Amino acid sequence: MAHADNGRTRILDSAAAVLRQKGLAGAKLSEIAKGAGMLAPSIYHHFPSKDHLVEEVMMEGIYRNNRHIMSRVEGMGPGTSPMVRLRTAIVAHVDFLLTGDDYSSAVARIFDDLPEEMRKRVLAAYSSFDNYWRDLIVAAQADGTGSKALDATVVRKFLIAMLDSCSSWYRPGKLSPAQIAEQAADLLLFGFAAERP
Amino acid sequence: MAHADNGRTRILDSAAAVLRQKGLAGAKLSEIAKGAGMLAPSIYHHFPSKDHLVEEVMMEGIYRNNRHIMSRVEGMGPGTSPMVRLRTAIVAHVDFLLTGDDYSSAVARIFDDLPEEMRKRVLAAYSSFDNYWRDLIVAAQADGTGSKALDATVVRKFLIAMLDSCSSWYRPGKLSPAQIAEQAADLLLFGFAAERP
DNA sequence: GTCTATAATCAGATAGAC
DNA sequence: GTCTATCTGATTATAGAC
Repeated sequence: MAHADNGRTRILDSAAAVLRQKGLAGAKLSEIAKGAGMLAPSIYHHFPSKDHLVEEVMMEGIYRNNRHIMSRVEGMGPGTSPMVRLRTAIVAHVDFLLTGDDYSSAVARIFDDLPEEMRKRVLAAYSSFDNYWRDLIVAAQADGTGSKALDATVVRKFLIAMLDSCSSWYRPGKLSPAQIAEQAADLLLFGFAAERP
Repeated sequence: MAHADNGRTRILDSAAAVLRQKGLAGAKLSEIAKGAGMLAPSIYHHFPSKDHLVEEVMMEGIYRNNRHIMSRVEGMGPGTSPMVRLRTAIVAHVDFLLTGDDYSSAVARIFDDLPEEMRKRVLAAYSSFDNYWRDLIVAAQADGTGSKALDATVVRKFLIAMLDSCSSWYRPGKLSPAQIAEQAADLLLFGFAAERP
């Protein structure tokens, strides 16, 4: 929450919000600048190009999501079972997206559209996060509560795609973010559980 | 397979392939034209604008996917249980995406980036398909094999997001498209099943 | 650190020959 | 039905005043 209200931070916040909502090509510098209370050319005093700005939003989004989920999971104590840890991670991820972190939502939205070179760098930063999910899944398979019939990589890809999607279709109404998060965890974890009907 | 090799069809095929791979903004008319063996301005003899071309690709993608899944499910006969029908639909959807239909993959990739007005029209065309999934889910809940604790809309959204994602991360190798499809069905359907461990 | 020009670029679209 | 040449508009980026 160390939110210095300087120009640079305002630009990043605005860029995250616009990227989340409009996608990469749809996010015009003029609109980002407007959200930061300035005009487009002023951005260049803080960032050398649109690409640099976008990349910083991506890195920040990964960092925030990563930190949020890890702190929720690690806060449970060392004795917690893999399945409970996995559930906590799923709920934390959905909750974080839906309660409005623009940075992590922007990552989910535009990652596939990033230019080749940037995507490689962002992917590298993302890999520690990816490994974290993989470890949770593998740990559940190792202790016998997660199905070994399912491929850990496939489970991780499907899981993340499913969770990331919710920021694009969720609208407040019948169900709260917390309820969506619980349904996601139920749908995935009973499916991933080793004991089958 | 009525594949008339006329210019119009070649342009549509090329557009679907490029849109699938590069996204909406990344799909340049020059590249689409190149894939159709012509130069960019020639496209305008067949389509009044890029938007019209893109919209036609979207409509065709929805139609193809729709027809493919429905024919596989309806081919099972009227006595088939809702859960088995749902499994068939899931497998058919993943299989269709991964065995390379550019049109349906293009829909999954660029739908969120479409301009507002076009997205409304495409969504309207998509709704019959959406309803088809919803009916399958609701039928399984009604006969007691699908969990009533889960919201049918949430299940549908998560399910489609999960399935659609695979065309962006799947690479031939360890697992075949058919195996990915089976894993998706297992993960989702055991999670959706009413009887819980 | 932000502004008012303005340049440079690029992609969609048009005109008209063949 | 496709081409070459060109136009238009939008958007990123720069120059230089304040």
